[in-house]
Amino acid sequence: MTPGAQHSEGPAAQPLRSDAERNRERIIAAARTVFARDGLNASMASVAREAGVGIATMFRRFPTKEELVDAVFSDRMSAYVDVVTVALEDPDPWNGFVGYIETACAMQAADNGFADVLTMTFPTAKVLEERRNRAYEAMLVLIDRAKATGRLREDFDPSDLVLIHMANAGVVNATGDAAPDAWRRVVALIIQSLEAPARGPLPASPGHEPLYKAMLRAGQGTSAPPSGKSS
Amino acid sequence: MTPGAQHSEGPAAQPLRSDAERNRERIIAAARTVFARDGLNASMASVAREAGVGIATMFRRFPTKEELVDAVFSDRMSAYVDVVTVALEDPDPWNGFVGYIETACAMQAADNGFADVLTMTFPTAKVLEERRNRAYEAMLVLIDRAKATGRLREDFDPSDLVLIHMANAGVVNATGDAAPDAWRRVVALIIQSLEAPARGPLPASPGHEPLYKAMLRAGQGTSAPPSGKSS
DNA sequence: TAGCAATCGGATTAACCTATCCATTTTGGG
DNA sequence: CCCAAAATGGATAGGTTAATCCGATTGCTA
Repeated sequence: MTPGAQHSEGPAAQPLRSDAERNRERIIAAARTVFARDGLNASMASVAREAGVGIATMFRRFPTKEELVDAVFSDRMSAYVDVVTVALEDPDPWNGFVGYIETACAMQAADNGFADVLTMTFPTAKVLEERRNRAYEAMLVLIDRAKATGRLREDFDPSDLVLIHMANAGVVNATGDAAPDAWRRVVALIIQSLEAPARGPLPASPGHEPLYKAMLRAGQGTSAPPSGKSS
Repeated sequence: MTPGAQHSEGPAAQPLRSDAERNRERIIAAARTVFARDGLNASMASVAREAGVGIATMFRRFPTKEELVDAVFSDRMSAYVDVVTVALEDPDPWNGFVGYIETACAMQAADNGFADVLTMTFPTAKVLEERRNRAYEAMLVLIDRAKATGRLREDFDPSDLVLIHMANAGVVNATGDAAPDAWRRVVALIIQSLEAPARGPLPASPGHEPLYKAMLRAGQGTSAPPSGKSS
């Protein structure tokens, strides 16, 4: 980071004072660690503690959890985009497709926070969502190419990737350290059934909008504790 | 329920007074509703509120959340045992096996609490765990029969069923009301790859003990809020 | 180097959770 | 029908969380 760098905000919203910038970096680094270990449910306070800054500093720099999530995971999402890009360069589209799923799921297994990010959406996290969309566009191509070779079943739907990430998150969250590689077996099972020819029909895909709603709902809960649960 | 029935406690631990017994039933009914909607993370207080009883009544009758979980889900687990039993009676073992998975996953989708129960274990919930074990024994037979016909892949492991439930729980939790049938598609994918001949090898199964540890860990968290997370 | 604005961080508020205490009410046997 | 034992439920303790306030400190500029 060059001094005075503007960490991608719009029109130079005033450079931070040196100590503020230093703390900002510390917070992001701490959040990276804490989110990776505890998932997005980790408290803001625990991040502040890990960073060695006061709670107020935490909230002054990142008024909402979503802003922190954006700052922490936008570059991880960048890596995610790279994974798709690399997959697109594979001369064998099916290989690329399979490799992408395995790598992406491995990223989930390695970072509980990122596992959550892939199954939630945060409308106000601009950078993060912009990169997610970029990845999505690339994935559409990846899927088409894999279908064109005839190795990927025809009824595969882009939103199935989200479902796969949700399933994987379920395994990763439930097993944790106790069985750190269990997810590989489930993902392998799923991949094998993605290969053409299909062994049978599938129930209809839920479609984009319902899944988006689901991801939105999940994301909402990240910042706001129980609200209308009992009413 | 016959009057004076001893709800399966060991040596008749003294019959409850009529009002106490009435409240006990109310609490269980309320918990059934609340857990189904909110999962096992629902608070004891919210159950008490739903039941229309005081918090103290709640805790006097069920001193720990595990005891409440035991009371609420032992009959649902009974239904689960029945599902396996019915599956065993199917003349076509593969049909029975597939039907069992679909039905069991449907039970998860219909009850967020039960979805949690199938991926966690609660050592002190005696009745519940006893029935879980009974179901497990029956499942071993179900699996062997399905393998014997050659329709179920040879490398399928009993603990894979737990993994499937974890994956399904991930989908169910993430989608919720927004896409209530999304799980069907994922489960269908998994089932299709379980059919022999296998399309490829699978990573080694995590094995029973690690998975049990994972389920234990998950179950612990149900009653006790964050403890040593940040220290 | 002086001083003001920016920044800091602990105390605080307000909500929620599990769990316990105890004054009051209810039940049911004699 | 009476009263002791059983059961009740609100108040409360002690824990967590998100979020805000404000006196003390620090950086930077002139």
